[in-house]
Amino acid sequence: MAGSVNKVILIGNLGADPEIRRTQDGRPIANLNIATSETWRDRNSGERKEKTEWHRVVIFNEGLCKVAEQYLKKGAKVYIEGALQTRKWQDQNGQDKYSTEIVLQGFNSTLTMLDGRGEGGGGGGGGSRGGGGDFGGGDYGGDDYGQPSSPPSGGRSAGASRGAPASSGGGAGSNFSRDLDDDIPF
Amino acid sequence: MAGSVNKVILIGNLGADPEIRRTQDGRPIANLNIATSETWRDRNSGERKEKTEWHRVVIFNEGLCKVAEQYLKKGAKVYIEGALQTRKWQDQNGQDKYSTEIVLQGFNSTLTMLDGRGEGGGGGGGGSRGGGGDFGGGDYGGDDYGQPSSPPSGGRSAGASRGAPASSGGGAGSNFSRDLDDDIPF
Amino acid sequence: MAGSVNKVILIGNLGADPEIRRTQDGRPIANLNIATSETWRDRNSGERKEKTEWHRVVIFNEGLCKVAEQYLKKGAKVYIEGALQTRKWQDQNGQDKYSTEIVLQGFNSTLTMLDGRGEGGGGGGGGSRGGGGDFGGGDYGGDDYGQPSSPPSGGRSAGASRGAPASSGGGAGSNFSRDLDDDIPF
Amino acid sequence: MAGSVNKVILIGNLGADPEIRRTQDGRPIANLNIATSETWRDRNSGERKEKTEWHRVVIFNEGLCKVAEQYLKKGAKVYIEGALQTRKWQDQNGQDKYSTEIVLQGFNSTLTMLDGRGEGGGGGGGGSRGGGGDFGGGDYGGDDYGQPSSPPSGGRSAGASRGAPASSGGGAGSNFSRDLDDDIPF
DNA sequence: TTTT
DNA sequence: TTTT
Repeated sequence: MAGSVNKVILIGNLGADPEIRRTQDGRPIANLNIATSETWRDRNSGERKEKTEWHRVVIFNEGLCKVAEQYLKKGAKVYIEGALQTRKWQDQNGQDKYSTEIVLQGFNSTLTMLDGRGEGGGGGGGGSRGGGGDFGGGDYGGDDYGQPSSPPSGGRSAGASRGAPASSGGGAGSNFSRDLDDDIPF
Repeated sequence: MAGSVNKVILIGNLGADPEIRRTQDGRPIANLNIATSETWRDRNSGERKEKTEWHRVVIFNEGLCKVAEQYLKKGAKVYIEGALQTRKWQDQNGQDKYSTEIVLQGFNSTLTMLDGRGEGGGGGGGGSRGGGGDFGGGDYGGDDYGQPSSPPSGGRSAGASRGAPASSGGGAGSNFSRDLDDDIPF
Repeated sequence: MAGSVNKVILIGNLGADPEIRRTQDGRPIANLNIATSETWRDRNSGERKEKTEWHRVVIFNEGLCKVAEQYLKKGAKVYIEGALQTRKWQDQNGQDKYSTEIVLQGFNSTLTMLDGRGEGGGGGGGGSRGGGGDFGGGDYGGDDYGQPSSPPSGGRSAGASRGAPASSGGGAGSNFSRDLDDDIPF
Repeated sequence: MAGSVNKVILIGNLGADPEIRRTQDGRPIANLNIATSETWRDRNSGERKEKTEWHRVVIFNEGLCKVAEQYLKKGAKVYIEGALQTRKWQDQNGQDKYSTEIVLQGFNSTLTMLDGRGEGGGGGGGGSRGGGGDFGGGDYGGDDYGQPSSPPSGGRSAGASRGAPASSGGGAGSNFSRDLDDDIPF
């Protein structure tokens, strides 16, 4: 309804390399399995406990799919911003099943790498100290509000207001014209 | 793993009155069904489209359960902050099923009413113009920051200190000592 | 740097009507003053306390500026998602001043109206029960992914589930290959 | 007011070691300067641009202060969740000044380290690659609800899934008894 | 002042 | 300055 918000924010690690599929007309879809966990000390026993939660993430955004394909690997730590979606499907026995996924698509979707591993491909050594992937996107198409043309008003210093948060969603027009083929379970 | 975040933020409307159950030892659990929806104009047909997503919310936090029980009704608009959790269960045929829910429990859980309907019980008329429920919680234990006035100091008494960003989660010790009975599926 | 996030989420009320200005080349900029407040009970005195925080919001996104201009009024309750930005300026005495604002611009910016007042101008009557502004965007261009999920059970109450992540950011046509029709309000 | 939300989420790096002060009655207050930055390619020139934003973070939560003191160093990458607060003060010339800060205090405040440097104290070498600090807080006291979900498939990669919503705010009563001395500007 |  |  008017005025609704559906937002998921995760920071976690990939349990496996991303899986990339393509629709019949060539658009990529990436799937990630992301683990988050919490630890706490049991109030009674005093034991340290841990609980891991697994999240299935589906990326329809073309730019973010590329990021996933090129930079993310099993174990990578990522920041994800997407929306919840539950879809219904039938298993081989015709049983109804429901899967809830975090969908990255269109606006307010973000994927940011939080460790340096993906950057060099291999080691993440040396320079990647405390690093993090920078997938500036390019899919932003940001645009200058402010510069070259016209600073909005008085104060705001030059360069004070352009840009985009890393792999912010959106972008490649195609994301939005999904029209997914029937055979794609999503 | 260390450094993980699992957060869901929803603004939506209840599809039905809250369901309240109790554990064997008397702690309440509330279930909400919340609808979020998005509308957009189809790029090809130009038609206005809408898609509604339903979210199952489970509240273990005792204070928030009370809020749900007392103030929330079918149709109420709420702001929810919780965490994703998928649990496995068996249906009557012994088939494995999975349900993904938004859990409000402990810290970083919030439930805030965004319309005034709950306030007067019935109509939401009159004074509730643009209103919103204020469920100060009781569980916050917030307190003066700023003024040197009144130091709450000592320890935070169970449920005795209420506060702020509405029904913020956590607080009343009991929330955290879950030790849920075995027979509670969640 | 790579892997950074700068996000502000507010739900609050406008302290005054939006101020709309224009850059020299005609792009709009809207300023909002939004109040959030928290209430709590003092632990010692038992008094009810309240603290209000005022937030200056600057909207560069053209579509969201229109929303602000057309629908928002003093007192309106909104959901805002933007980024923090501190800018430096000089007052008339040449003194350096700093202002921190929540900037809505580009991706991951959202503005959603949470009450119905703006809709009809006056009463918020009729269908807007518990409503909220629907600035569905049109700039989303989202579109069918999978099939619509259906009400988990009881079914969706009237009015309980229409709307959208509303005026999700973006905007400046080009970013998203919006191709917005002129007659599309957002 | 009823139904308001004031939330800031940052992922960024510390520009300097944390500064820890104490109130007269011994409670700690930590200050962090956190940089977030965004990069983008200029639409006209095609140049790569970057803009860094600095955020002042104030931690009143006692547990999180300890985390800051013990684990955070200049350069550390952190996840922060807090609330905006603007305070007024006078400079030495009696000029009114305003500072907007992100306050971590009470509920819905979180501080999580996202790189491994703090863990070993020094180098962040060896196993902490891609790690993240685990400041489980102890103040969570959450606990077993249901059974742990298990890896959806391939299984969880080593190191990929340990951790916690970490130092979630709240908890230790003392956090809330601020009682700030007069001479503390905040 | 960080980080890339 | 809002809202309750």
